Amino acid sequence: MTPSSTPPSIHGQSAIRVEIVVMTVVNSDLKVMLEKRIDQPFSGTWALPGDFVSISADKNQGEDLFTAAQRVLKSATGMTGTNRFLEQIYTFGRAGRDPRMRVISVAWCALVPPELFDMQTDATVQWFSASEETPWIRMAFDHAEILEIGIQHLRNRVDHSTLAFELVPPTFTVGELRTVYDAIKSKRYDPRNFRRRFQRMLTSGLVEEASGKRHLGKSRPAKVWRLSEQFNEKVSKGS
Amino acid sequence: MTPSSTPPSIHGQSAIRVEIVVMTVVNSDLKVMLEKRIDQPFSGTWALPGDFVSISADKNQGEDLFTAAQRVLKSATGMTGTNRFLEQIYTFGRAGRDPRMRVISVAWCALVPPELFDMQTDATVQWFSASEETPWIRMAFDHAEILEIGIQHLRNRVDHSTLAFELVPPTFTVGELRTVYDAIKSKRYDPRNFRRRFQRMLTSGLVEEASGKRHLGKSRPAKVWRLSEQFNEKVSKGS
DNA sequence: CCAATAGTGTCTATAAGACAGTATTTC
DNA sequence: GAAATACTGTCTTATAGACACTATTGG
Repeated sequence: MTPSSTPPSIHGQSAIRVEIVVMTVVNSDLKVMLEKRIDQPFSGTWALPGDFVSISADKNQGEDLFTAAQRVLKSATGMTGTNRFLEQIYTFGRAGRDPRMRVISVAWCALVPPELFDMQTDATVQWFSASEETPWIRMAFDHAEILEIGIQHLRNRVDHSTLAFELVPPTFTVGELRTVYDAIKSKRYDPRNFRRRFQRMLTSGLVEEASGKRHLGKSRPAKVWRLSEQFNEKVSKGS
Repeated sequence: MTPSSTPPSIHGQSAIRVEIVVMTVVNSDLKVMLEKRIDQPFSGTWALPGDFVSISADKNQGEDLFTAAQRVLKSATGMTGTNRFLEQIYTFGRAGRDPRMRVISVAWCALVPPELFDMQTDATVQWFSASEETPWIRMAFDHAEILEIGIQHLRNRVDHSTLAFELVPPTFTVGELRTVYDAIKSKRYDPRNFRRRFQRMLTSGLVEEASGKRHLGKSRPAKVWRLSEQFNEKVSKGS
């Protein structure tokens, strides 16, 4: 091997995209945001939010991948401020995956608060239930595969990170937190066993008691908690 | 968002590379293969094996990322046949990471049998101990970061895959397998506790007894085992 | 006999799953 | 009182770590 010694120009260049699997949890249902394509190819099918990465020939070379992912996420959700959970998951670069030209897509996984679910729904932007509807949607390019890996990434990470707290209000009850776990893992955690798990979050200092109580339905009011200040920081990493 | 509707040409294009973190275990020591750069930039420093991905403007669009990774791996190791462990780990695309031009590097993690360690060592190709020497090597570009993430990937995966069996002979003793785990995790597993873990591999059908015994040093001969046929297949996935 | 590894077994701690029962609210 | 959720607790199982002991080889 001759590392990096060959002039790159003879190898050709490729367009670079970022595609974001934007997810949230509403009513214990994991939702994913998709956009309807209007142009060819795959006109009329659903696609992940995404865009080409700006690349320039001058000295600054264009925008970072992470910056591009943030930009697309803000544009798709209308959110201001930086998102706390935006992680790179995989890069898709098979030849022919875009019929027009060679395209490399760096896929990302993002979580947004459930409030967005109510706001953002029209003819071109729609939220789909990840567990049930997703397999039946006709999707553009290889986005069905990307979506699958994005959901898988979320399921693998939820047990070893604080990402679940991105999907509950700043103060929350044990039941609300469990509901988020239920939705992501697509199973019903036993409320009694989950509470034991929550107890360990408490003794380890991950969560702390908040003031007041909350009662949602027709049942006993529950204590409210919050993520401890020291953990209440951003978790993402760029590239 | 306008999904994929904008003509890509105005966004510019980038060179695409694959970089491989090639690792093996020799004498309970995790080793990584590096190549010495001769050309500028970073002349004289060490770099991961890698190359530009061939991209063409015609209909076939060039080679797949996975194919490129396989090609680089074969070229760097001189191995024939397809490698069983070659997994994509992360994509590095920060602007300015290559001073010459914009380059996106898709990083991969590969395991090769220990025999290669003896063969491949000269002025330009060298194996370094991952646990001790690595922090002290002057590396090209952001390859130190890529290497770090590659080692981390291996450590995370070894407990939930059959990857350790890539680094022992076709038939092996419990001690030989434990030695591989020791090297990858950079800790000493208790031989008695590890044997219990091995027992579970046995009862679950992951490994099975082979004929004969083996004794390496000056001690009691040990039973030999093999990975069960049903698991003895390739594990990698392309993109 | 000594050194070294193979192989068997015990005790403890942690975490997850199944499940019993009481407490407090709305209707 | 009925329904629903909050909260406390028990029993069992799986896994990992610390550690004691015997077995078989080479020197």
